[in-house]
Amino acid sequence: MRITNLRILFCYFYQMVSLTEENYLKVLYRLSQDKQTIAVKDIAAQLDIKMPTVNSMIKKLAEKKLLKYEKYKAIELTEKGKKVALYILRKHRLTELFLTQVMNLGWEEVHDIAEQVEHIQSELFFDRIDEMLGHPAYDPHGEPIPDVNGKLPVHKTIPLSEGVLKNKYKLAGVTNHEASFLKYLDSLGVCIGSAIEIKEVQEFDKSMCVCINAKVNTIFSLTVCRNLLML
Amino acid sequence: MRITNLRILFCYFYQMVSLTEENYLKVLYRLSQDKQTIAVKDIAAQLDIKMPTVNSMIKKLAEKKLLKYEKYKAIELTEKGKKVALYILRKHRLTELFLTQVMNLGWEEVHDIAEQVEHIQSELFFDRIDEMLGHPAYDPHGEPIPDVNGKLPVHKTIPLSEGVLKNKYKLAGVTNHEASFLKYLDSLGVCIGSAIEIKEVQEFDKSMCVCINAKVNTIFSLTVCRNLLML
DNA sequence: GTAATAAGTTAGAGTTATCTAACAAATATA
DNA sequence: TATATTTGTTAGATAACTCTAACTTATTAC
Repeated sequence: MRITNLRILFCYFYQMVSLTEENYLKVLYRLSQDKQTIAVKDIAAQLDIKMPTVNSMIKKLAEKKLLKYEKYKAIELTEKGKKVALYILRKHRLTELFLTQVMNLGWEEVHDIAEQVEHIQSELFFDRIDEMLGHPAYDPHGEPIPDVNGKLPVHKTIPLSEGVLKNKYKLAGVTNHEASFLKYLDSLGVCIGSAIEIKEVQEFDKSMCVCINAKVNTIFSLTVCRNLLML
Repeated sequence: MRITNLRILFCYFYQMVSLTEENYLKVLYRLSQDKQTIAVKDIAAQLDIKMPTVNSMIKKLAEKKLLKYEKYKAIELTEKGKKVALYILRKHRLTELFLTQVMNLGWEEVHDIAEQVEHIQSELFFDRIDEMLGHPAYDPHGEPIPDVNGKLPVHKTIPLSEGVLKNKYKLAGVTNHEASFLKYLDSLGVCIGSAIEIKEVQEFDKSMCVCINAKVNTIFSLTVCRNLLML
């Protein structure tokens, strides 16, 4: 049986995936996006558990056809595994946006709450959130929100660190979600949509002098520039 | 150490209470309100698990000083156990009200979602909900919401079944939260605050002819009357 | 007041998700 | 290429929460 619609997927399979398994799938999906191959070591690091624990869970998920696994070979999510992961991602990102837009929480405060809310099992609840937000395509960090069928909007951003001198960009996302980083951006008045112009680039450390919203001039370190996704 | 403030309670003890334990405490609290003594059998029935399972959990909760337990004797929540139960109850009822008031879901739809949301650990999240709702005292079913210190507003309601002929009452709560019952009330235009006048009481089955909001006349069975709490 | 029934308890086992210790394969390094 | 290091795997143990079967105490009915 080939599953093409996420809704159908849920009716048939969802109750079989435990909260723990959901967390594995989420990490698995993220790793598959970041690197080309998924390593047991990285899963263990992300979930803060030991490798043998991961190993046994991987076998269990393979039995459930959520991923492909062969001893010592790279791990790969199946279509089914990807869909479940994308559904959780959808719930996470919708929640983050809801918390900022409707509940007026700061973008540095929403992650931990969304990590919990994403496991709530209620289509009604998330459909309503989706509706209240007008079927949004991006979360408060600029991350794309999968639609009900698990489709992701593609956006072709570059990190600011790869931006060209004198060019003007618009902030479309951040790749670091730590509260300290987000508060730093807040303090500069930087948010999704902010205009950033590259005024100068220092040769020796690649730090940049930028102009924010055509008003404030400041210096961004290379680390900061790498974490800002621009359009 | 005597705990008087719920906030303090959480800082010190909350992480020690598992989701399963939270569910036991909730049921334990509800049973202590309904009946005078808490029976293992009733806990098992409410949680849909077997009695030996309850027995071992009871021992565990007793060790954590969340309840008092002696073999074959009645179970009793401690102050600490009550406070945790009331905090969960607070989160549940705030959630239900939020779902109806802010998210526009029906009062028959919110219970299952709230059962999940009540376990979310974030003071920020529930404080914000509380604030958005204007620190409400009652949930959409008319149940009182404990305040941040676990204090419950007292309201002296009577079931409609104990109402007096020709008297007019205001609906303050319902004791049955089943979707079918709530939908039935919806279909009659009955909600919290509705005026209900007792026009006639049938001697043989105690059914009542009532007038709703000074408009609609209908017949309420004894079962319905017992589930309507009036002021 | 005793027998029958209901409620509560104990013992032992299963599942899920975790761990440590020991070992095996793959990769990096010299 | 041979060795050292890193990564992955196996085996066996543990904790939380559940179960069934068997037994004990309490309650109800005659």
